[in-house]
Amino acid sequence: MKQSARRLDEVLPFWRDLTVDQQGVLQFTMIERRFRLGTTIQSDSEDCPGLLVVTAGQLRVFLISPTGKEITLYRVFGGEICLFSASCIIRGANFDVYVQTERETTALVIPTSVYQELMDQSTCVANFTNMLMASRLTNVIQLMEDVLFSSFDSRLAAFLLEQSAIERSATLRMTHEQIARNLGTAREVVSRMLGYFQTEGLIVMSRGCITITNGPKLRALVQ
Amino acid sequence: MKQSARRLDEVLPFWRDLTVDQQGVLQFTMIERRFRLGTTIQSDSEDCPGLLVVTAGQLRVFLISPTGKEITLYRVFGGEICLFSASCIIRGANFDVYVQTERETTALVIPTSVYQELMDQSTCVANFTNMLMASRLTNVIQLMEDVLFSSFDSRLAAFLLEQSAIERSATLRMTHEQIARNLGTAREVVSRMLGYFQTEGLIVMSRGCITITNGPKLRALVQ
DNA sequence: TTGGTTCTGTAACAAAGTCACACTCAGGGC
DNA sequence: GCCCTGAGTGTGACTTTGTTACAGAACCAA
Repeated sequence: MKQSARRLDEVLPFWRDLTVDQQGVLQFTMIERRFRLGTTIQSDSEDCPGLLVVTAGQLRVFLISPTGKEITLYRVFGGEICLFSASCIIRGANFDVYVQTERETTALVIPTSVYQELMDQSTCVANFTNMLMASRLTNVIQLMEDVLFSSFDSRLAAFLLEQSAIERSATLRMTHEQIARNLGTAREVVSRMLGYFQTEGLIVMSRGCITITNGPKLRALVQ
Repeated sequence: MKQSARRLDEVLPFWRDLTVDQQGVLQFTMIERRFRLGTTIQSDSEDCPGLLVVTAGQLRVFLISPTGKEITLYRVFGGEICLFSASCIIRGANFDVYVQTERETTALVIPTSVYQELMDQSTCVANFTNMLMASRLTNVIQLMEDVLFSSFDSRLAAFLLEQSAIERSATLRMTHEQIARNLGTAREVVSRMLGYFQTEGLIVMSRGCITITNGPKLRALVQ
């Protein structure tokens, strides 16, 4: 499917620096795909589809333990690019990482071989990839600091506030189980802490839904 | 200080792909430095010296919490390259990461500006940096899995065995405090678990020193 | 209504981290 | 030798977080 050059220019910073030939190859090899909410786009077992240029929607990149415990490493929003969905793109790297849609998502898929060739030909593409990697590394290191150096109430408060910012709403439609999967802990632990938060008047809970009633006080818990 | 081209060829995979001019710039701008054991080469507060090409010795890259708790992210050995000592090299990334020598270390220091220029000029340099970043990212993600998904006895056993492999000796000259700093936990926790290990006959402790007496059984604890 | 599924609450326990303090060992100065 | 000091280790009480095992509540579909 041929993509409009203007659209690609908006989402790929290196677009203008490509030759006409390179632009052509990209336009004719990349495919637009839609993913429904909750789809697992890629796990380490499946083979990798390519680099994902997310045009709309939201992805969650996370780890799973052998026992099924999960933790979110970072998210990819519309306009951003998902490297991991193409971990194979970075030669020699293999992350056992899973990617799931958190909203209905559309993405342009660049085949692995095409992107690798571009990286070899263009310093702009290579350095763009570099910058992406650095930013993901920063994310993961930040997460490591949070997990190791922050108490759980602080992490949970931060998560609720972040989620509220993403949804642009004080009311979050999430189960305790889902929160636990994001934070790398157990559902019971989340329920317990949310119970404290509610008795403190920070939130109000109902089935499958949490409302932040005292944002500032919740914010005060962070870090 | 002018470095021998043969030596640089061994340690920098992209050396052969540079132009003569580029090689010349590198040779004349890079500096050899020696660091004594225990030196903190770079913290986020100081300004960054440049990219470190470690020719001999051993570095530890780690995080520190506000309360002084530490965890080792990964190590850099002789023949490897330390990106973080030049976190500034990757534009836009800032990791609050510390680097310390674990042995007497010698390294070639490439100034930030020189390396950035090379990345812009050469796809080989850019893609080499890419590969480095990917491998560090893999390290950190692996660490995240260990921290979140493994029990402490397993992590401690793995650490002792790894350390023993590095030192090529069943006897480790480390204090419990040092082990705790590597694993991101408290000294008491390490002492407690080492106590169990000793009563199980896996190790023998003496002041500042641990000897692995039953490697296979220790290995059985891992993961 | 009934039955099933999902979501939440709770209690008891285990594992790991924190805090406070005491003891031991090694080395230096006398 | 002695004493002093500081680093290294041991230990117990306690807190926080994770685990296990249920029970009850809310929702949905037949």
